[in-house]
Amino acid sequence: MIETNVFRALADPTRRAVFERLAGREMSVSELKAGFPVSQPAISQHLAVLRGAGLVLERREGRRAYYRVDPAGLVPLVDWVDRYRAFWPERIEKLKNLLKEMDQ
Amino acid sequence: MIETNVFRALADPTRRAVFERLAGREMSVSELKAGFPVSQPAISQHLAVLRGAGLVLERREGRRAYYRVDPAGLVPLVDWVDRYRAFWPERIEKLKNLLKEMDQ
DNA sequence: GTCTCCCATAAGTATGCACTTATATATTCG
DNA sequence: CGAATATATAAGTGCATACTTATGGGAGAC
Repeated sequence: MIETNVFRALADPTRRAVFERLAGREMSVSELKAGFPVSQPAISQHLAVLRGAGLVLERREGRRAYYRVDPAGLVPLVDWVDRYRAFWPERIEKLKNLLKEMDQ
Repeated sequence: MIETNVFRALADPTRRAVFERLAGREMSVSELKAGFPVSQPAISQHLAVLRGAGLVLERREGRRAYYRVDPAGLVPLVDWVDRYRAFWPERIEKLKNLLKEMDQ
């Protein structure tokens, strides 16, 4: 199951934090490493898992590897969540209002 | 982190399937058990994890235990996803159109 | 060339986890 | 009461996983 890979990849707190950090901007591995209290191999391993789940993309430049979020990677998760949004009309309302504000 | 419990709870395929089954309607443990090729204790353990993550609620009636989805439990996940929806305008468009149809 | 630098991979370890069987705890039924 | 039913918990097991240190390998810097 493809959803399983996405859920599993995001289930680990530090790995999810790596993803969230990359959501801000593209970063190299060493830049990422600076923000976390784990070793460089640990970061590389997390990136490999995120990449395997389709959540991030890699770009090599010289001896550096830059990683960025792949927007398409979250689509399975978004789709799954959307199937269950039907259970909370109040939250759909909230979202509707948000989108109305965006239209103006 | 509360999100971590939700992600972890939904990361396991059979546990996520249990949740999805409960999304249809409230069910007793033995009813749930019938749908899965695992033992009754396994089901009870999955339900305990889902309950710990705030995703399901329990109701005792006699010697039976009925479980149902707790809509509030998915809010952390929905909020997390919504933070990253900003990355895909095309998906937001899709959702916008869906909501417009619901308005009519 | 050699020396750093940046990153990935290998290998090992310890903990977590999803399952099993066995047993405990209630509750209903006869 | 005792027997059957419904569920939870205990205990054990095998495998996944999140980390570590050590090493490999390629691309600038000198």
